[in-house]
Amino acid sequence: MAQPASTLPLRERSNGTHHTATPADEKEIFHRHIQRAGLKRTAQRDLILDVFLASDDHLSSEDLYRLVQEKDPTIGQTTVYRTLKLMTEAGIAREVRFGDGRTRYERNSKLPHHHHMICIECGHTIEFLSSELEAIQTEIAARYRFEPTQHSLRIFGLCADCRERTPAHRLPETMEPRVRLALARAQK
Amino acid sequence: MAQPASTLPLRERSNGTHHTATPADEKEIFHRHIQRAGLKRTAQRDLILDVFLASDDHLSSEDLYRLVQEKDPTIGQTTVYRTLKLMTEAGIAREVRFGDGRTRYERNSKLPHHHHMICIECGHTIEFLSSELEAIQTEIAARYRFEPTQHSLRIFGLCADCRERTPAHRLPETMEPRVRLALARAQK
DNA sequence: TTATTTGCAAATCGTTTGCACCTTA
DNA sequence: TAAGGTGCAAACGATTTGCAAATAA
Repeated sequence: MAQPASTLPLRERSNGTHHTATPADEKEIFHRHIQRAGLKRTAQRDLILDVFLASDDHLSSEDLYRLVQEKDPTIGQTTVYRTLKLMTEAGIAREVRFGDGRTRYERNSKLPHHHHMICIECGHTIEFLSSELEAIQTEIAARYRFEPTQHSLRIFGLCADCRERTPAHRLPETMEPRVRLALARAQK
Repeated sequence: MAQPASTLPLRERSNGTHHTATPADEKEIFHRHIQRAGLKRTAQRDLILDVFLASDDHLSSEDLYRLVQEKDPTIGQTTVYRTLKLMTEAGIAREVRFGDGRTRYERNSKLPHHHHMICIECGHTIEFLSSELEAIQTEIAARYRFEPTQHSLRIFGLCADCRERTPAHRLPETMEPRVRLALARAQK
């Protein structure tokens, strides 16, 4: 439905603050990581890294692959997958899942720790910060002697635009099986 | 910073029953849904439903399939998948994803709206409620004129038991690619 | 009767792996 | 040169779908 594979989700900022690290910083981190791990720097990795850092989206492996191919059509999907893993491992990328089946990646240095609102109609995502949320997490974890390593809050729903434009009966297929399937049946 | 005062009723899963609806209620909801949608009640669906309601876990389709097979080995995987969808659609089941690749289902009536802490070592999950969290969600959504339909907070980390028992260098493979991969490399 | 359901096998989809060949350190 | 990296194709694992036979309404 409203989920063209090649349409990259838009990104909105809730906060003036963006990247705390520049692409140059991140490149250095990546290369340091590669070296420390006894791996090798290659033209492919450099290119994939550059393209990744140049984007501000939540890129799926395929999104990135497409972008990379524009610059070098000989690079394979597999290498993109592997490099994405490597970047995650180096700490400059972070995996996010919006429930559309594919894993997406975003720059890890972007915001201290943000969360997402995901429009189930158009796929638009809004990022936001909440210090209260962080506090709640800390408190709850402490109560259970749980040692949190990461957390993720996702709010699904309709963005402002889709709210106006989408009649209540034309609901998405991405996120709300309950409503969606019931409606599909009802209409049939 | 100020301690969040009212992170109210926290409960750990497997601590007794806190279902607001009884299995009987849920069965009725399911059958009503089936009827309303012009579908048919079958022995398979009844059995799958029973087994699902009898469990208090986060069951994957395969988990449920296994349990169902004990009672009737002729039932196929596909039917379980389809029935799980149906139960979600009817509103008595809810999908949850803990990042292990498979979709899990839990009874929807269980708690008003709870969240999960997921141990990345042993997979143990702790459920909790937070009225503050609900408030934060409402407030943030309003700020963006976003209409939330559902939200999910997941806190990944080590549970109390695994914290004691797990040396820092034996990290899980489920959830923390960054740490895990780096370590795997370091050890090699 | 007749639409729906079932179970099987085959098909998908995103992602990973085996392998022979190429590259970096 | 040796340890790694690359791209392709095949393999994967969870989930879905096509289909002919079975069944509820």
